[in-house]
Amino acid sequence: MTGSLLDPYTSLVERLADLLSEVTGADRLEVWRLIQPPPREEYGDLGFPLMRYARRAGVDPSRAAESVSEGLKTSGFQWVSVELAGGYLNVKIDAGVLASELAALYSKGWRPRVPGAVEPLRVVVEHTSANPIHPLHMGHARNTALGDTLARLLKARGHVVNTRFYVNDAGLQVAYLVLGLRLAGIRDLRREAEKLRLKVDELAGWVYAVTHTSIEAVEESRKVKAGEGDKARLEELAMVLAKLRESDPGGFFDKIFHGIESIESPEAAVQEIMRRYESGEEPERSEVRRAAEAVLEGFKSTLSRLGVSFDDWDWESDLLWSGAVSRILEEARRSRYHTIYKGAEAIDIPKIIKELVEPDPEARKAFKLPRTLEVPPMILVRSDGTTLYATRDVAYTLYKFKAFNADKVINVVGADQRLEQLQVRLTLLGLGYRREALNTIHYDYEIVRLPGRRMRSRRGEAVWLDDVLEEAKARALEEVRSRNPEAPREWIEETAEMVAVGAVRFALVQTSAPKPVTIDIDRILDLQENSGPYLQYTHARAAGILAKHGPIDWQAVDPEACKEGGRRSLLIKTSRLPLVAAKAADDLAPEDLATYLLKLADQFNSWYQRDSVIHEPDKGARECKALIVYHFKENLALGLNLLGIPAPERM
RNA sequence: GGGCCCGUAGCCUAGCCAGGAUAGGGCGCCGGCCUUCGGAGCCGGAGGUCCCGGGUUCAAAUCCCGGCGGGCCCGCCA
Repeated sequence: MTGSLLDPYTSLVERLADLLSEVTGADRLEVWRLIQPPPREEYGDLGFPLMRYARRAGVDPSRAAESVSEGLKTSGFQWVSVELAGGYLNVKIDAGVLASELAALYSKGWRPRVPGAVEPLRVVVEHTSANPIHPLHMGHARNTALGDTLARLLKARGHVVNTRFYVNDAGLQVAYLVLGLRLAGIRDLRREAEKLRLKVDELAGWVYAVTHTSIEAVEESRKVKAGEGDKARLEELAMVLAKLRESDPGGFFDKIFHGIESIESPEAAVQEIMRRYESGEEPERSEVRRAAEAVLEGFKSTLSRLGVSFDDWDWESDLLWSGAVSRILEEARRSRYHTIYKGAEAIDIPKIIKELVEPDPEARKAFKLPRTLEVPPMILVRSDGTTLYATRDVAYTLYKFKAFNADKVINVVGADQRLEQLQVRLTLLGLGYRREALNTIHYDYEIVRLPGRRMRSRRGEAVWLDDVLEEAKARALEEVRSRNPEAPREWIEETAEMVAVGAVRFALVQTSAPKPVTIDIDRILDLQENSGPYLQYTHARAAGILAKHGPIDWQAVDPEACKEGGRRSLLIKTSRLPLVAAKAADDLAPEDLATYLLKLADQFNSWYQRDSVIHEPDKGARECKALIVYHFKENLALGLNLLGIPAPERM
């Protein structure tokens, strides 16, 4: 079963963690995380701050080092040496042995893999969850790229992962779309889009923007006539409408706009659609569903380009119709934290904090509450009795735990929804769902901005993901074609698509999640260093070298030749990938993997330039170099796959 | 007003959680490398008050306190 074997480097680190944990009595995971390459290569290949831990455990550091050294020897790691220096336990690897062992593995068709977590969990990752009213924009794309990469990392780490998309069909937004479709006379969104040769979500987005903006404009203009409106705002809206009218795909604009003008209270009409939908009345029930489903079709086609799919699609309305939301409401009413706030039914969050979080160290840690933050009560229902988003989210979070029998639920949601997410988790705690509350993670990331302004998709002001992908593909196409003039059309097309996906996905995960990101299309589409295509190119280059070299004679790899500085360094650096990925999974930090891959590719590129593989006259050395290239390519491919980036053999 | 996040060369970014040696990359700029495995590359150069001020420490980009700047949140919106 070579498929489940770890590479020797990763096994070494795992064994080292066992031994260090035994010797110091420290937590194995904590120890494992701290085993890292020292700042300088001459110190060794791996280091651990043993002094700190030995002292804490009351053990003599040099004795501890000795016992670790013996432990390694007896478990088959005779090829490493251990020394204590500057408070650190440093480990030096015999690169020759590492190379031989890798050659033996690869000769049997083995492939690198991420070491499994000690405790595999069942994890739900909910991400993207865009309103089904317009195409996915670059804001959603960051969510998608982060969420999908997290799911891939967690899976690779041995967790059982379930990805879910939450369809927000019980909000006013879809009602706007439905009203617009009615006025435009569009019965079947999908067929209409087909007829107009538009993507279905694109057509929906236009209708939605026109409807929403028209309503705003009509309401504002009525106010102005009554002498209390904002004229500047009205003018701005008129300009937006003029632009939308220009992009009218099929003579719908006037129908929608005048239709809205003729309605006494358009906002009330929208609310009425929603009210009827929530209570499951026809025709709204099928109208809303059909519209939302059509838009989701559009999402799916965009997402599949990015290699993203979902295990489950959850409809907010199903939570209402199944009674899950009313059950939560009942529980809330029976709870001792039920209260009245501003005249509405609410959950007394401050009381939950005081009674359930502050005395509970585990909860305090999980919630990381600021010292003086006063989280307001969470209102459960409107005075008209309908539920609010947050209430439904409480029901949904519980549903996710139940539906997948999950140990952990990760919600990839923008940082702007921090307070709401906190309220939801605290409400769960208050209702007695402590395990769920403590194991719900709000994976927050800073939202994407356009240069100088926020995206306002309700006005049609957003950068659509489809457009960015198309533009990326167009640029890649030009590049690929000029490099491969003789290649078949189809191949060029496929390759350009891979490059486009690589460019977009990499750009969206390389910056750490809490940093705000401003969309700069030119930067995303930059195919040079520090980019997805750079990694892909490096992969293709390694593949090219191997193709030219031909099959590797694994037995002929000369271990001594692998000890030469540049080769040794690359061999060992490459071997880190599985551990870097494992750590990125544990830390929920895809950007760490992205950063590592860039550095690794840099090192490969500068090495291969100096140390020719194919022109190496010595057979043993040549096969050693081929092994290094192969090792590099396999690991890079694994890393790219975890980021959802295709790894082309040629480009 | 309160809270959270961010602040590292002209621009973008790593390092910060677990303090330690010349703060790594990239874009752009300047100069080299196509008879040598793929130039989406390689080699070299210029460019830095790590936002500011205190504090802790033998040692601070990193930890603590106080500011400043930007963003977000504090809805019977989602």
